[in-house]
Amino acid sequence: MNLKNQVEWALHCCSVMMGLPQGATLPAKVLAEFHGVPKEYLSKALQSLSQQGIVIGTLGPNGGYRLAKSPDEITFLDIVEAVEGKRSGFSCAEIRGNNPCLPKKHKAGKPCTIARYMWQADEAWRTSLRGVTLAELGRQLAEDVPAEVLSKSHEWLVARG
Amino acid sequence: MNLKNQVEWALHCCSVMMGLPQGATLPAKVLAEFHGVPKEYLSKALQSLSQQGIVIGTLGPNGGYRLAKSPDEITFLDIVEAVEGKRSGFSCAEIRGNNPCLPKKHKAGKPCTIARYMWQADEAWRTSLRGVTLAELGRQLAEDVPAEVLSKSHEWLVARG
DNA sequence: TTAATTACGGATGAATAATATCCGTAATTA
DNA sequence: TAATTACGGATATTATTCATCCGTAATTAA
Ligand code: SF4
Ligand code: SF4
Repeated sequence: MNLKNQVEWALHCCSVMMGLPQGATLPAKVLAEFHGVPKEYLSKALQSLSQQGIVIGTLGPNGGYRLAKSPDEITFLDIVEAVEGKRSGFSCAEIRGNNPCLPKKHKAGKPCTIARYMWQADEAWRTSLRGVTLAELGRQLAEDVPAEVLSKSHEWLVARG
Repeated sequence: MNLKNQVEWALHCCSVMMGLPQGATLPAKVLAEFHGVPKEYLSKALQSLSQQGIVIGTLGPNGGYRLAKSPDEITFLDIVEAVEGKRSGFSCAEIRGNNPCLPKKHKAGKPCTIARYMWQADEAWRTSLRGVTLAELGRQLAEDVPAEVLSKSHEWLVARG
């Protein structure tokens, strides 16, 4: 029961794209080098973000990625679901159907009680993630990370984008 | 990002053990047959429940499993964590440490901002599961499942325990 | 006492999913 | 025209889940 490591990568990438000047982009190559992760594999995550309309990828020299929306319109849930998918972590194999005492007609009942509670917890997880925007992450990072590290990182990235 | 299928099995097993007469037990073999799942593998889940003090396994003929506590003292979270473990679904590889602009001293900072939000969502999931007891599941099942199916299943199980 | 039954736990194999790389295509820019 | 970049398909590698097998110890009934 582990989220893919691409989730962490995608969140970090969105985080740094947030600090970009209007219209500027960051190529996958630079994002990969900055985070110390394999470029080809990170690209898959970035393409997922692109398909979901969270980032925009532009081709050619000086191309790369930038956020598609304002940071306060992008939630953690958007990013997580883009790379991890929208299926619940609990998948029901309908083993109640194997009950030897079950009459045939019972087949078309509503979803099982157990599954409903599990999906309810899943929804609580999603609700929590939906409550955190990139903008809020930015404010919190400004508190948590030394200003010098932030500005140096910003320079480093802009110089290569 | 999927829970193991043993989670579903364990929840179902606890559910049927709840209806047992005082002191009676159900062997893994019977639980496996009732749910249509492999006995050897289901045993692993039952042993996990046993280790966590949720059920009690007794040896010998007429042995088997029974709940170790009252149904209103057992939550979904207890059962899920017993078979799935207590680690968060989000595991942080500390990729921020690869930032080329990072001074050495920064190493021993507090957990990253991103990870904190992810763990917060994980905690929301656990809180939701912690709020559902076996007793409540039993009441809900009584509403959802036809009385005839419940009583037939009960007979079937007791006859073999 | 003996034989059957049961939980328990270690070892091992099979199937599936996550991780990672490779490469060809199309778009864009200098 | 040549270099750069996103994009997507194919493939290989590794980790995890799923499942089985088997020996041990405890308990019970005959
Ligand atoms: S009873 Fe619920 S959890 Fe179990 S198999 Fe059916 S739907 Fe799934
Ligand atoms: S910043 Fe957070 S999510 Fe990113 S590597 Fe560090 S701890 Fe993990």
